[in-house]
Amino acid sequence: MSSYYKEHEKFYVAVDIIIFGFDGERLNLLLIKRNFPPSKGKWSLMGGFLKNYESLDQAAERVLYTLTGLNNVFLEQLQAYGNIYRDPGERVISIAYYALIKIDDYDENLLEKHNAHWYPITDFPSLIFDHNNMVKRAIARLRRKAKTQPIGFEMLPAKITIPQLQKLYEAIYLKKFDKRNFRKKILSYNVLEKLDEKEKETSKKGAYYYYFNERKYSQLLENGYSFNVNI
Amino acid sequence: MSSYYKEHEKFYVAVDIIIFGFDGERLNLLLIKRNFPPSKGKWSLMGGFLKNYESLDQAAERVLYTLTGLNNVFLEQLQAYGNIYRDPGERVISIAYYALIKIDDYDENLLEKHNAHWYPITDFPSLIFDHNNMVKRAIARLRRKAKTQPIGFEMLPAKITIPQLQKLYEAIYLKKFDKRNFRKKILSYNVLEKLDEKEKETSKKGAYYYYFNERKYSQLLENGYSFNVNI
DNA sequence: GTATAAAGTGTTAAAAATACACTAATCATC
DNA sequence: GATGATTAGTGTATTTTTAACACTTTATAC
Repeated sequence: MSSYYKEHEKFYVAVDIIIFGFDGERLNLLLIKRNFPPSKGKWSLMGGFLKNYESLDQAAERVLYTLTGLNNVFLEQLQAYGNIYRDPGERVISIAYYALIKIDDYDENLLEKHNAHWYPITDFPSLIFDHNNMVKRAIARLRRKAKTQPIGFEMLPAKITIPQLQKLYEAIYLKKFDKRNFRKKILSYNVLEKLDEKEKETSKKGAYYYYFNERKYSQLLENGYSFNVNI
Repeated sequence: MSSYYKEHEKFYVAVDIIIFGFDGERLNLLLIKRNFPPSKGKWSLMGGFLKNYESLDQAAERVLYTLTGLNNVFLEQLQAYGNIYRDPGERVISIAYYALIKIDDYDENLLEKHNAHWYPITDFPSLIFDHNNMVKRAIARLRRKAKTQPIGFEMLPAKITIPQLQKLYEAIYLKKFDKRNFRKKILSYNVLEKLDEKEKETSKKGAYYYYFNERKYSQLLENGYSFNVNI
């Protein structure tokens, strides 16, 4: 088209994705053991190069889809990483994204194909390049956001019990909360509707299921909320 | 060096900077009227292309220095913008940064050379490309950050009065605060040390100067704080 | 000496966060 | 069918934080 910029340099641009999932007990990261160079055999985030025909957000969606088979999940840009030697192979500007997924939704075959594994955020292998930094920042962002927006729900099915939800928040903040205060606070947002059904796998007594009301949740998201249970 | 990535496409990468300054009354943006194509004659953020020999952060510092002659100021990455047609000339990935500067510090000649002007955040000309979005996000970020970190101080000299500080916060949030509650809250952080000197230009009585204690400020930054005066 | 203009000061009420301990339901077992 | 074990579920009192609110002080200009 035009050539205003032709004296300037061009760069490889990639996206890397920090994928979070909750298994009922711990918050986990989806990592891949690279079976391709450079740094073959080492652990890293899932990533991919930006293509001409897609936006950054689309590239992130594509990369996430390639690994998990998932679409329409929570995916948000973290920030750009652009140190000169961050990739020892060649200079690459990487835009980091983080995703929140329901851990049972992914496509098993795709994960195997990419050599991907879940690791708890408290204990995962050291990653290539600046990926450790990316993860650190993503966790900080998730913790910050979970205080003001109910994004924790993105990692859970629509039907949940309150003890499950509390475990998720405890896994995010690596901290125990008082269950009376937690329940009080969560219910005060009026996004959960109690069902007659009980979940009976994790306890004999069984915990009531609550249904997660999308519409009220969207309202909360727009207006912002303040989740502050002893955090 | 290597050639792992040679099948991938390369892109122009630029940085654009949202520059905030406080004039004692209003929060302002430093904008430039482009005297070069494309979109010559239109208003935009100050920007520049990334070069091979610099990181993204360094590019942002260089661009800020080119326009203002300033170094060592608060400069933080906002996010990357990568829609395909965001720049109608050619595809450019832009990394937006925002800077907080002391409005009297800049180099007058440089500003003139670049055709730059200060505009209040409440009333500035429409900008090219996606720069309006960038500004919107930068203001939101500034408001969020100013609640949990005392970054407002970055736009003020080391010696300030409390009414000045309050005006800054009112300019950021476009909202009046109760001066008793404001003073109480600010002083409770113990980052301000009262001096014997008074500022007497804006009032007959004069307001005591306070000295801004860098060391205690750094501690606050690390531990996080909560600024919540009626916001 | 009086009018003016901004600085400075304290208390009370309301809301939110925090701390804390017992009962209820069900299953497994003896 | 009584008992023990395990997790769910509930209410109140205390402390802390936020919010609302009005008068006095100081210096200058006239």
